[in-house]
Amino acid sequence: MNLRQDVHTAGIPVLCQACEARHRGICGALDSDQLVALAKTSSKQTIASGAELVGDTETVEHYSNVLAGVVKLTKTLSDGRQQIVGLQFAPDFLGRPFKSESAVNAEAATDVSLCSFPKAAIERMMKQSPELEHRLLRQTLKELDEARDWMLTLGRKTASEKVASFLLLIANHIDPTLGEGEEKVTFDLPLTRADIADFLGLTIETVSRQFTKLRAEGIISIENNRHVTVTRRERLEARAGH
Amino acid sequence: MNLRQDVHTAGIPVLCQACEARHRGICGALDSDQLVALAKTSSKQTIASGAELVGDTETVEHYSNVLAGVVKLTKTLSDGRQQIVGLQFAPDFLGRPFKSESAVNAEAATDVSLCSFPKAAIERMMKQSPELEHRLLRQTLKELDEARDWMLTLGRKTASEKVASFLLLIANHIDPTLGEGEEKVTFDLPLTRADIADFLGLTIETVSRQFTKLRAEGIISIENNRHVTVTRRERLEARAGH
DNA sequence: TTTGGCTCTTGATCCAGGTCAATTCACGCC
DNA sequence: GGCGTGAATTGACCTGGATCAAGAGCCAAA
Repeated sequence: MNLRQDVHTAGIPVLCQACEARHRGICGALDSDQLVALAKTSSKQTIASGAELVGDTETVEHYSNVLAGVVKLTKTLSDGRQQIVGLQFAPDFLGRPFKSESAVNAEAATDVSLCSFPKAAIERMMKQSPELEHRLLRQTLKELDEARDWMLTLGRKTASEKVASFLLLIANHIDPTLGEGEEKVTFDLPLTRADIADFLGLTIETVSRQFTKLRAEGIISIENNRHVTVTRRERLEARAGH
Repeated sequence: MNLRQDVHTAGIPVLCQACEARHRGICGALDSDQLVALAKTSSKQTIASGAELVGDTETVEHYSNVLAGVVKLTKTLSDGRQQIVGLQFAPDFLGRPFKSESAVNAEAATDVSLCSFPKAAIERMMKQSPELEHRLLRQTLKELDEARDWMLTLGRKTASEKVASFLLLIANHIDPTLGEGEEKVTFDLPLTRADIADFLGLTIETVSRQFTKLRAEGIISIENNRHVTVTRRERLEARAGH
């Protein structure tokens, strides 16, 4: 078990039987009896990059915890223009309570490992356990904060600021512990250029040009199109526009 | 009591003593004993258009229900670029649970009437009453859905589509009952051109030009800069980009 | 009634980022 | 190795919306 997992499992008293692994998210709110009951109807699954998890108007009949990988939530206009409206990292929750239809598409951006439960089971437990609803509220508030942060980026930042903000967002999500201190950060981009463009409200060409510019200025370097090293973190932060 | 109020008070069994008026929002989750207790420390207040309700990093020490008017939630970059990240209409809730600092500025867009409670009192009741937390979760999910809808608009729509989407959003909020049926809708804009620009990620000039274009095409008419009549609703909807 | 200070509109110009069109690169697969 | 395919880069050009600069409408105070 590596450091990353330690962070995510801190303070979780019981094992989720279904996932055969400790994790946070909603399971943390349940007692062992509930977890055993849940395990009977839930399952750990692995989804290949690119696979669609939840269709736009499709009926959602289960909730999931993201155990590993990145899931993108997208919205699409009738003519095909697309916008990513959320990225779910482990140990985020996937699913829209109190609504059978999802307003968004969910798609695996990388290979994803999920622990999913039937909707009905979770909703039954939600009635019994206020702690479960409390966790959902906290997760939803976190997502709302993130969405609002991103609205400022979408509406008011330049392409250059958008790309810098995106790189910092990914860096922070990949490992939130490597905070202010270190100058260099290295990580793999979980998204293609097309995905990044859809996230930032730009075109792939503009994203590519901004990467080129950052490379030329010695702020980042990229290997094999995915592996990014931020060499001048403070300059990237300055560019992101505080 | 007009139709509008009926919609908002449907199914509310008890009076909120503080507001001296029935309303939904969080009060609906409380029993009469709790409402009486709450009334001792809470108050109805009227805020003039333009007044700041909550500062960016200011400590929030009370929650509020919006009884009338519109509150805008904004985020600002260090150089002054601003984005409206949410609009709160009656009977929305105002305040960020589980965090003493707000990530956004809240400002009265119109004259606003509020019913506010001390943070501590609400949080005490939240521990006792799961129903209260349930209402907060529903409101937060609603705001998240709205934020994500708006991200698609900010990231991917043209100026023309943005303005059309905005007008429809206001029309629907001012009176959600006048749904699909009617061709004409009339309402007062609760926002100035500058506010609309900050909401749409545009400049005031672009917003103004789009209004002019809509007027020229006979889709809307505007009196006194605020009073809008949508004369060709279906054409506005087509322009909003589904 | 005039004056001052708003907000809104309109026009003229500019440029960031979109569009279109080639390459070039990464990574299988034979 | 050579080849095919989809992803990424790069270049040339264009345009939607920003910017800059006047006006016009509105209202409140003198």
